[in-house]
Amino acid sequence: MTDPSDPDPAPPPAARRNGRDTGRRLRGAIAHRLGVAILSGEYKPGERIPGEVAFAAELDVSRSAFREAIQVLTAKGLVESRPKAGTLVLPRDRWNLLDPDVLGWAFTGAPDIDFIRSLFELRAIVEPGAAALAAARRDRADLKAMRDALADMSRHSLGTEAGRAADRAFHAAILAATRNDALVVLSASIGAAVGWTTQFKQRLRALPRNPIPDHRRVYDAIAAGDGAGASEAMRLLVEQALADTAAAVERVRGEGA
Amino acid sequence: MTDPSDPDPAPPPAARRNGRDTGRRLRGAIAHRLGVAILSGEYKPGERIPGEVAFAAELDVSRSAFREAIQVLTAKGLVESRPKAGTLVLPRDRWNLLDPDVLGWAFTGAPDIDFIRSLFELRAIVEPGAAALAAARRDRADLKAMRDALADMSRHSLGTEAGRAADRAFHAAILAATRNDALVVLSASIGAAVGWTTQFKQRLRALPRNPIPDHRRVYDAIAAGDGAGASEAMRLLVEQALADTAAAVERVRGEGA
DNA sequence: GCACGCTAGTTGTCAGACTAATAGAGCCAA
DNA sequence: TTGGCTCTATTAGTCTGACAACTAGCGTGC
Repeated sequence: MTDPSDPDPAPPPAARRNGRDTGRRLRGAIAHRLGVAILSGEYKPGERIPGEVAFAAELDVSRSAFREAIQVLTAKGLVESRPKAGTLVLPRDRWNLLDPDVLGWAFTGAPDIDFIRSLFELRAIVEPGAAALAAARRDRADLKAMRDALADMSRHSLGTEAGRAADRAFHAAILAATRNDALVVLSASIGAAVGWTTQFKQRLRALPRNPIPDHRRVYDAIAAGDGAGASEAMRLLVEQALADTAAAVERVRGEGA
Repeated sequence: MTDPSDPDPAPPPAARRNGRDTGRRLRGAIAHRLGVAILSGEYKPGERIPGEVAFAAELDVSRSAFREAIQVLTAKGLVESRPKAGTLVLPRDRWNLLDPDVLGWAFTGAPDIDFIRSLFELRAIVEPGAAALAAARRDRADLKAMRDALADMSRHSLGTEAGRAADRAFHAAILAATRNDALVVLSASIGAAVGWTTQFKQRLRALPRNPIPDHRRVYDAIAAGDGAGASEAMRLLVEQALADTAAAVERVRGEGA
């Protein structure tokens, strides 16, 4: 059931050419590189990116590979190209910030604290609502999936990959119980992004809290069919996660600059 | 302030080649065509798409143009290609259903009633939360934008493009007042999709309700800084919109099959 | 029955030429 | 001066054909 293609933390594929290979295919590497550059503000909205021929030559790749990378960025709303005008970075509100890749790029560089806050606010809005829906629609199989995930969470700490996977599984089970595709997709994106921040917190050894009781309360309310209770319990859970992350970010600021 | 590039209802650009041009660039037309085919179930998850050379020849386009279209679909999570294996349609839960283009493709064919319900549920969760945030953070400029949009709405019916634009402007103003990028992007997507359904309702002359009072209540609560009230007023608004759309869809079913 | 290597088929990348769109300069007229 | 028009240089868009890289699936040998 584990999907080996997604969360690969770059095993040593031995960068194929001159060291410029961030993973996956060549065009993927280029897209990744440009995406990170844009997300980190190296290319600002309105600015022009060097012309195809020049840039492709500079990166030492063919024009077609470079163009395919640009298509990817275009598909995600980051840039737009027109003949004679070149390709320029679109204003931030045209970016598909909820695209999993874009989120990943956003968290590759130094994560913007305001953006993290935005994500948690969104999560604080969506997940309680989802929990309420789940309380109304869950069946026995859904509840079992949640229980299993919960059990895994108590076996492994959030410091381990297994623990984080269990956490994700718990939330995914709730989402699945809503019978709502849009919610599933959205929360999958947010969940992945939040996963980055969890890793982030973990890196700082700033996770003193035991997450089990909070999760347990959510489960109990859903199992009881108590929508309002599930919503409220989930609200508390997300709130505390935000507080923990904010604290971690604060510490980084203190250490860093 | 009007964006001429997005909502173009295909002015007669005189299909350039043999009639196979859904608009925009060549690769865009191909991507659109394939995207609609996938969203409508013509190609099902797990199925293989004909090989590049064969398909490109069949469409009478070069392989590069075809490949760039495939990159777009890949970027949106619809397909995945690997050497020797070909390119195959990914399972539905990997699709970026909230991508504006994907949403557009989904509504090009016969909209799936369950998916519409999902979107409205998501909207019913997100927009009240957004309204509450807006009530806490709005400044004078935000309130003015909402008032202006409201005034435009009462001048033009929702049957006119101007009226729909005003409606969108009202919701956009609320989103902007939340100071939350993720919310803005998400609701822009949903809003566009909901726009399709509004047009849909309109096509059926099924909009007897006067939307102004509902919107007015939302504005008043936000202006008063009443988060709970704004949330509740918005909840009612979305609920009624869903009811109207559901009725319209019902009527289609009755007439259609 | 299982592991390993081979091969053919498919995508990935490259190179160079030509086409099409258009931003912006420059010109002309009111 | 100002406004609009044309014209051109520049840039992305498309095409072609070749070769490289990857790998699914088959075959072979243990």
